[in-house]
Amino acid sequence: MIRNARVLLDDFLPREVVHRHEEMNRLAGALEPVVAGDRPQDALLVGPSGAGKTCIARYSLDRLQEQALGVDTHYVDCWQHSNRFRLLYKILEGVGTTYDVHRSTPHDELLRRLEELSDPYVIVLDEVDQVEDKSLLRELYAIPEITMVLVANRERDVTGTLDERLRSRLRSGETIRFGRYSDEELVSILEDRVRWGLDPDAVSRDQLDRIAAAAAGNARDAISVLRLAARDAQRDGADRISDERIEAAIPAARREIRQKNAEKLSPHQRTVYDLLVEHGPLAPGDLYDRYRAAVDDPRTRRTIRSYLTKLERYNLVESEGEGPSRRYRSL
DNA sequence: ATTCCACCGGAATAGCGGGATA
DNA sequence: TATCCCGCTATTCCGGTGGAAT
Repeated sequence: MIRNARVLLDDFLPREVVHRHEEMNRLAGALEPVVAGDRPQDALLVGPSGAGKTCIARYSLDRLQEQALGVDTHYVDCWQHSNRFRLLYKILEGVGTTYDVHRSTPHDELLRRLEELSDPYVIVLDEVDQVEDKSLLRELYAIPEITMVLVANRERDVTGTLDERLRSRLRSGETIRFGRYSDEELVSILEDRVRWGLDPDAVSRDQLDRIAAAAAGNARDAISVLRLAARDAQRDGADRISDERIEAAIPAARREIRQKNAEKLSPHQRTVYDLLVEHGPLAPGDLYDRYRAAVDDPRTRRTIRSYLTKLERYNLVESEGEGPSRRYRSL
């Protein structure tokens, strides 16, 4: 039933981007000058998850790579490389100068290599709001050869933490805002994936409607649901996907992401998370008391606070309220 | 309006572990 | 093998903040 599983994966990049031509053209317009040897504009892509930001950014890099010789491009997911060293390392990977970099290489050396670039280098920094060391962004901006395409959910997550110089530099670039996909658009995206990856009658139009409605404009979620449903059907030897499988896949897709993140937690972090899952919204003090009662060698309050910001980063936990009225709850 | 308290998160610091080097 | 260096995690200290109490 599955003919090409690859097209249902998260990182699959279609040969053509649908429903995002306007955004596509603006980004291409910003980067295009580099083909003629001129200085391209930096860009900022903002919008909700699954709205096509990453897709457009990666697609544009590929196009650029085809059009221009002597232009390096690279995509970096800041989520997985949030500290200074890892991010620099990842960026250097794109120009192939990491052959002799190891942990004892001074950071300055990494930055110096970037400063010595002689060819234009266009980098996409996805989830850029996750970068811990914001001064690194400024240092990267200072390198003339580097053009940055920043990707984030909310504009203020990026601009709010930067200094004024960097902010004005960003404003002079291209800011492209993405909205959620409509249900119609999601369905047509799903139809493409079905055509490329599944047997033609494996899924009905009504079922795609259902998936689109559940995904609330998030293409990544919609595709995940389709992937899970198809995988289950395939495993059981069915030749088409039943409605039940779709319904089961909708919550399962969300659970899957959370589960993956939860597996990355240390035992102490896991305890904190489990306490929130079990006991609903908790005040920080209350949470800490319970935590201390639950483990043998408790970490300090400050450490638990760091855990909680990490849990929020992983979308496992949500906080509301400020100061003393703050409450944490599991998602 | 002012004070108070719990909480937030940055900065400096120490110990640990792993890879590189001599 | 011993040593060094660095990143990582946790700790300590502390200034800032916002809701609640006075």
